[in-house]
Amino acid sequence: MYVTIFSERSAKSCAPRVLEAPSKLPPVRLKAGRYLYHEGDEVQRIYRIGSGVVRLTRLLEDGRRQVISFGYPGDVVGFPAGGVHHTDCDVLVDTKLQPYRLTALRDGDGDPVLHQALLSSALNEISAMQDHFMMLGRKSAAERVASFLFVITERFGEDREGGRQITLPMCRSDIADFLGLTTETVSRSFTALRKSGVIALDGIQTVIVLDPKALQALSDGYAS
Amino acid sequence: MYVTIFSERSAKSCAPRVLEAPSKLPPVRLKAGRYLYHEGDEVQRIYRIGSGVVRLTRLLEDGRRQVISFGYPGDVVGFPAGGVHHTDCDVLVDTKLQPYRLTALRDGDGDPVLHQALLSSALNEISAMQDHFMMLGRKSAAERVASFLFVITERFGEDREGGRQITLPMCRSDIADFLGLTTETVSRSFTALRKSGVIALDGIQTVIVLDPKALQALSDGYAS
DNA sequence: CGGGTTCTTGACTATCTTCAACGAAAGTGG
DNA sequence: CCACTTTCGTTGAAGATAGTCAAGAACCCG
Repeated sequence: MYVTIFSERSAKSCAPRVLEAPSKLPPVRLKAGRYLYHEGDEVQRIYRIGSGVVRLTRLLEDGRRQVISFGYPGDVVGFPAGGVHHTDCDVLVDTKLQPYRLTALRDGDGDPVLHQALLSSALNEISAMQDHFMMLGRKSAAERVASFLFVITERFGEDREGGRQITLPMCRSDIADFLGLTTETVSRSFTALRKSGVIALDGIQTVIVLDPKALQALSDGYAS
Repeated sequence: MYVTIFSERSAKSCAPRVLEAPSKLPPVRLKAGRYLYHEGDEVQRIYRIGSGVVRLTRLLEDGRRQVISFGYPGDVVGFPAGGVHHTDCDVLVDTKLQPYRLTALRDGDGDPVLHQALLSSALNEISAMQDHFMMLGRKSAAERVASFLFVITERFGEDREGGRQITLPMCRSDIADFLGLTTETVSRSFTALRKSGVIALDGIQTVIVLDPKALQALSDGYAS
């Protein structure tokens, strides 16, 4: 899950991402906190997320961390390069995963539809990551946080009176490491959005977006 | 071409990137300054770069630009998402390209070796982009510039007495937009590297790396 | 050689980080 | 179930890094 605002065109193009193809492998269930794989592990399977949320991270020797993406239902994680995983993947919200053999990505295991679906997921991943570059390289802290909240709201928000509500399964430092910021800066951006009436907070995890248009404008860099 | 320093493991895993599979399509030659495709264009072909250098860019409405990557010989560019290109691609150095049909990515056009090679390129692209996230999200300006020069030197440097020499086909603003910096900051980082004796400059485009170890150390964040 | 672009450098500013303190929430053990 | 401890989140003040603005130097091209 990347959070740059898609253009009309790219949004449309990224639509066919979910696949419900059958598989010979039984689903995997993992509790919050468990790891699906670690960086350097040999790639055995790739996984489509059925329910729950996972987190993909990379570490630098000195402890600096980058959250590569959050995996939400419909996303596919675990694409290999050179036969090994290049991120850690752990579970934020109890998760049900559909595993696929690597051969399914390579040739479909005799199922052309599955093959196409997995390939499309990989290609959409490339496109989404390109969008995320713009965020990390060229957007301000306020724009990044607004983008993050806006995209999650669009994909997973539930209508409430007065706005759309989302539950954030990740902590502030996850958001910070995803957006290339510090927890303090993320926290201050949340506060600024709250004080300007764009969002309301109900506890730490629950965000109600009161003014989606303003949030979108902020995420594109148009100061409200 | 992404410029984060690969770990031992990932470096090894990214080795099999070049492919020399035959194709039914004739090679394409483009002069510097010409566009291979634009954002939004329907994807007709993907291309392996035989010689030359290309540049992939994305734009924000307000003019902010992100250089997504530089395409060097052996790299594959033009991976589609939803049937359209999501970047502009133009030529920095006169280029010879080997085009492939989309069907070659999907099923190999009856050539399993080609199919595997293109798929591997796409997957390696994902891994390389994940590394680049770390750069944009978590590295300082000095580390980014050092990483950039180090990786180009490793891949394309030519031995000279007293160091390894590279020719940069892109201008400072390209480097800046690739690393998420300004041209001034890139220029200052070059100057700092020159004054500390790590590199020498011979004109604007030619860099001689005098102390590769120091450059690598700087790129990993170990102050010299 | 001349004009225009690109690069470099300097001074100043803004943004984000760092450091520190405090409060709230969550986990633990009696 | 409650007190204690620990972690997480927020806020403030100070500081550092990179950006902005501006001018001059180097480079490129005709």
